[in-house]
Amino acid sequence: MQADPRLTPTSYIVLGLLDLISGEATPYDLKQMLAGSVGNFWTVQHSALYAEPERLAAGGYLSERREESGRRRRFYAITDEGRAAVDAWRRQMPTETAQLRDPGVLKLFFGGDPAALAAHQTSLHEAKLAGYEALRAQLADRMPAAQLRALEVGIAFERAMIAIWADVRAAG
Amino acid sequence: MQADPRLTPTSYIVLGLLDLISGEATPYDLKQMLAGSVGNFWTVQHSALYAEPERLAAGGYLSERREESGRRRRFYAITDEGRAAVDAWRRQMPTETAQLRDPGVLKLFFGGDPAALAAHQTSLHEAKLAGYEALRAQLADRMPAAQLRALEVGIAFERAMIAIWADVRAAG
DNA sequence: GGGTACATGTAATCAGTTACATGATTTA
DNA sequence: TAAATCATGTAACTGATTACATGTACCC
Repeated sequence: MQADPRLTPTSYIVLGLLDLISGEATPYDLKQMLAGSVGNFWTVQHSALYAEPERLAAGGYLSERREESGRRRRFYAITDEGRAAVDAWRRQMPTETAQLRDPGVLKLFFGGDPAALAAHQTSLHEAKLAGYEALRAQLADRMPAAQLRALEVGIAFERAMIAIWADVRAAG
Repeated sequence: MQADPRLTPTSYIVLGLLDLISGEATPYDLKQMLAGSVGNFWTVQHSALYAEPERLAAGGYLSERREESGRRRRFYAITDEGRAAVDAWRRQMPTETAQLRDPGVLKLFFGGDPAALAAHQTSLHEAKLAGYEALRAQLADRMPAAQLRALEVGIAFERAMIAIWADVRAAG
């Protein structure tokens, strides 16, 4: 209900996750949800999962409940206002596409050894791809359609990058 | 010569550009060089091009010369130490691959409308692709091999993203 | 000679990262 | 019960972004 703190991607990740479960979660729960889902293609530091919900609660997007005893853990849940915010965000088209902010490509641009970079980046992407595919094999059926779609995009992306680096190597 | 300020990708972009030209450049010159080259796939704010060289000069990676009269513009050039740093960086393999930090995919994950997102992202990527291809057509021959390689990667990346979004749309 | 676009810079803010710290739970 | 690992959190820093501000040159 305060003046709105600006909402960043991190904000929407927190809001989005809490919207999905429509229940309470601690920062640690959020961390768990992140791993193996959004976290695959959009890193969020665990400390951000403590700071961000606090900001969001201050803005009225989340409600906060704190344990009385013991650890005094914080539980967050999304409010109507929060849900409205995610909804609006979901509907609004992004103004930007993904930037290829690839450290490997940066080195390539500035004269790094193409063959070495290609070999190295390929193996990293292959590992990532394997992870995605394992994930899909394991819980494709239990996964909401939206998330599955995003996972497919992740898989396609890794495949594309592998192909791209193969070309770099081939072109010598 | 100081305790080293940590070198970030931005640092290496500045160092890399100054290494390429092996001469002096003002922050504004750097901005110009960036546009239409690295800037295409790795955004750097113009104000960073004022702050970063200063840091780098403090660390001994750049030399700084300031105009006596008029605007008192700052001219930077890379030092031997700077050249050594880029060199080492070039040689060292990145520990990370590109993350697909795509706002569109994020929305997809959290339930954004696939068809709408696909249509929208596609047109953005197509614009980017067209820009790259124009660039290549225009100065492929005058461009150092390393930069051309990076440009090719950029082109391939845009094509891949277009294909990926086409699949999203097709899968409905 | 007034406007507009290019050029140049600084200051404040802030999100994200790093580092530090400690509490609880399991396992050997 | 000691060690290790999982869980939970805070503090400090800092790179990057935003916003502001002004100077210079060209054009009408």
